[in-house]
Amino acid sequence: MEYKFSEIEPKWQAYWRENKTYKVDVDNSKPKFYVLDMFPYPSGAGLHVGHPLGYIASDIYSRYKRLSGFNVLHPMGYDAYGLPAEQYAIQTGQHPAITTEKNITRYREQLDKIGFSYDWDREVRTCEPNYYKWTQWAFTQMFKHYFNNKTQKAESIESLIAIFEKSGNSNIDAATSHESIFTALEWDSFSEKEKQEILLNYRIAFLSETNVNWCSELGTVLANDEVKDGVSVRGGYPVTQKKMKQWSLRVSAYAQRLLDGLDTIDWTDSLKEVQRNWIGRSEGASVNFSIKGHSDIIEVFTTRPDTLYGATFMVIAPEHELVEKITTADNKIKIEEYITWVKGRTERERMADVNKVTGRFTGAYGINPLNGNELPIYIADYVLMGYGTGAIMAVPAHDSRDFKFAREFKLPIIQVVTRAGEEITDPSTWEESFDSKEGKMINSGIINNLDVKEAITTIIKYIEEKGFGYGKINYRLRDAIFSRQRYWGEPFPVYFKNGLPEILDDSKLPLELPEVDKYLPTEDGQPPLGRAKNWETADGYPFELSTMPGFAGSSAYYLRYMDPNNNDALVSKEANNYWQDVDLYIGGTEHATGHLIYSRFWNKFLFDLGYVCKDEPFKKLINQGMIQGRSNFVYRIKNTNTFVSYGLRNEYETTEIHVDVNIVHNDILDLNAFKSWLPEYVNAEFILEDGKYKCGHAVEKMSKSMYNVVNPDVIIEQYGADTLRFYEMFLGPLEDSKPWDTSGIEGVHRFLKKLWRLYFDNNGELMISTEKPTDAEQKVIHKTIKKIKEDIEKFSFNTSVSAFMICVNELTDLKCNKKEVLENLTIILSPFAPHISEELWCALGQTTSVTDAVFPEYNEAYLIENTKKYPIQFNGKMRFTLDLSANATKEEIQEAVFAHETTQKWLDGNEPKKIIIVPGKIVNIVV
RNA sequence: GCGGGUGUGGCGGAAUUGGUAGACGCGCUAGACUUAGGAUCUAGUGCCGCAAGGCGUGGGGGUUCGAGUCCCUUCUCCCGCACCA
Repeated sequence: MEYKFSEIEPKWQAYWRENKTYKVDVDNSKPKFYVLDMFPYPSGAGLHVGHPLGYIASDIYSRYKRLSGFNVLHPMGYDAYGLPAEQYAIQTGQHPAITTEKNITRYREQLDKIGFSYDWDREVRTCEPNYYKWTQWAFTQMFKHYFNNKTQKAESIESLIAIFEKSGNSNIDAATSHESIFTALEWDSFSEKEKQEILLNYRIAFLSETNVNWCSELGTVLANDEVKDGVSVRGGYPVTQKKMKQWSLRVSAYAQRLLDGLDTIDWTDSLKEVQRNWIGRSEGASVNFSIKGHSDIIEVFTTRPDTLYGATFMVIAPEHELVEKITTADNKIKIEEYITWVKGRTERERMADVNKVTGRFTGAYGINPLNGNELPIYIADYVLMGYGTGAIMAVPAHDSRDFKFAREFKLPIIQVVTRAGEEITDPSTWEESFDSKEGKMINSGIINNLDVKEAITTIIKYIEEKGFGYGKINYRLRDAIFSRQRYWGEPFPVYFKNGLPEILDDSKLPLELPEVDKYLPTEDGQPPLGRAKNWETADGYPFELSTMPGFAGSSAYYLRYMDPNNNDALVSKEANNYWQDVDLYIGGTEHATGHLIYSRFWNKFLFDLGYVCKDEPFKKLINQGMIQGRSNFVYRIKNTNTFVSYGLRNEYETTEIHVDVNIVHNDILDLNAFKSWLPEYVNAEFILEDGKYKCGHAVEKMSKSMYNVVNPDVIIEQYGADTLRFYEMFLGPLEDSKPWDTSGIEGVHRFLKKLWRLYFDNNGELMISTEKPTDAEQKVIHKTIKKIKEDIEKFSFNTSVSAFMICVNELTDLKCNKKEVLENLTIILSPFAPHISEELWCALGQTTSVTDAVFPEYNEAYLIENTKKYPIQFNGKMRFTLDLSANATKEEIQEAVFAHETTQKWLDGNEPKKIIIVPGKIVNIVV
């Protein structure tokens, strides 16, 4: 029998399916291990070879852990809500549920062919009512809780009401958008509606009027992580700022815990750094500036309160609430013009113009609380409403943006920090401001001569004493806007009564997504759900028309996998206590600021409520690298249908054209396939070199338009899934980006065939010997067992593959067919190539699945080397090697080296200056 | 601008604590078998050189008996964040 992967693979896949080989349950007799892949959004294009890279890696690890005695939870599901299906629905009228279902079926077929060890009984789909019931449930819980800053955790709204009733809100330190202070008596006097409006500002899921990223092309608002470079991540459409009433999640309340949690988890430093930047903690002070002739004050956040004396003007964001109030009559028109201009610009335009200085004077003056100086107040769009308080004190001497602004508007510049040894010059002669993180204060009243660090603490203490400010920590992390004006998402379990939102009772969940006649907004601009009939409660109260965003369904899916069919809870206590958290999470780096922040937040919230036992959901996380495409090109001579081979292209004027990589082998074009590829090439002619058409190549993103997409199905058909799995791992380190080049796959395929021939002779007859293995054979296999174990544990799968190749090459050279050796080899190979391993395991006479075997221990005794091939260097250059006993002493080594004729040649009659002998390592002779 | 990463043959990539640079594979060259080869097997393959030998891990400098690995400096490309006060 030869290696017939096309028969072996479906056979074992059927076996696994029928025997539920990968089904797992809570089993307290075994330690648990949870390996999770970021579940895919099932797109219409299907999987390409880049997608399974992480899945294969996690599958190898899962199988390895299982062989090592763990009860491994390794589930898969689908992130099934999303814009592409809905956009397609708008174009075709086809219900997104239908296209989604179709795409899922296709994904499943492709995944099944690769031979993953998923427990498919645990599959989840975010768009299914029995799943999104728990997404809605979590939302209702967030509605029912507020965040207590003192205890740093979520607590019930009831407990908050109790405090309000007892002592008002002056003693409460909660994450809230409510500002005014009220007493218990006042609280009591508020109407029910007033009370509810106040409470809404405390809830973790809350409704509020905020500036949002509005994408008119998609007809919806977007969260910050869904906008990149001023355009929508999905589709690349322009985004503008707009004030809208929206549901938000108070993620910012968890900023500090999200930051602190990073120190407790095993993620890469770069990913942690991305999250730290996104959370954006900065320490500084909040300082109140009064406004000349007004009772209002402007609150400013600054990280450099030490430079207060250097403030020469103030800038507030054009959207700042005080703009209208403080603008003087003679400046009104100019200010309004400016605000209109700012509003009309897209985010992208604004970002492209960051170097242009624009702004307008309001006519008002702020008062520097330290020295009473009057500071003209400007509005400018370099100050963002979304950060801090939307107002700054400008210190042009030490901030480049303030400096530019000061120059543009001819405002004074006062230096307040000097660097060591610096000569003081007139700031009006400066070319630019300078950063002043270190230095001594000047022109700074009470903090003169202090170091910057000391000045900061001194001034904070001072302003706190004087009562015009306090030390403050600010975060860049914003609350997550949670409404989408779209159809294909989870409905909110919310209805409106007298204009106030009320939450559906748990017993009414899930609130199922209704049917609509079209997937477009209504004529009067309501979201698509505005088209649904009877979209109201039994009592006739209207339901919320927005749906939840993409990240809603993915925020707790890892918990649902633990107990996917539970109708009474997201996850049972028992299941959660057993599976606890994800031990290994593998997925793409693109989720660094979205999913991985939101799900951590979501998990911490559920942790506060006692529904889950772990504060952090993902213990270890690995980002697999991107598989890039390797494109091929042909060169058409201009205005002809003649194509010239790569090496000759410079002799003609040519156009470089992408050609389908699937009709190119080792950069040689299949001419007939090319002619039938596209109608326009039927009559193509070629200028060849060496009788062949050579193509050019380049590494690019894998995409349809570059014709470099490789489908795993095609690879599996030609080489089998085991070859695909091996080759994906062989390409390079898991975390690196690397190009896919199908050419190299022959190597690993040959390896599998060579492996097969260790078990079967040329006539396909099994030729296993039960004789005792020789020491040499044992050495080969035990060396490999050790290497594979070490490699898997450090996720170095590419080097495992070469170790297997070396092992098979060596066993082939030894003509080894000993059962004991081959059994061990089969087991350690099975995480990588499960199908062939099952087949060989069976051929070895085993009657159970290789997945139930035990990963072998290596025996040190076989690994001991008796001799060492010593490299002999002269002046640090290796000249020859010498086989010596591994336990030879320094003296013995030296004697042997100097007895060697080559040594005499390199000494060339000279006395060695120095002889370095490192036993077991190397000999170096300095001449 | 800030932060992170990367750089090794024609290509993907290997190299414990500093200790034989280029493992393994692709490709390429030659040969064997074959009606045939995008099959299989054998040998070779970093660069220059007939050879002896020399040169080689982005560039320059340093530490060391010895540097891909450590230190300084510089460049390239990639990624993330970005008027964040």
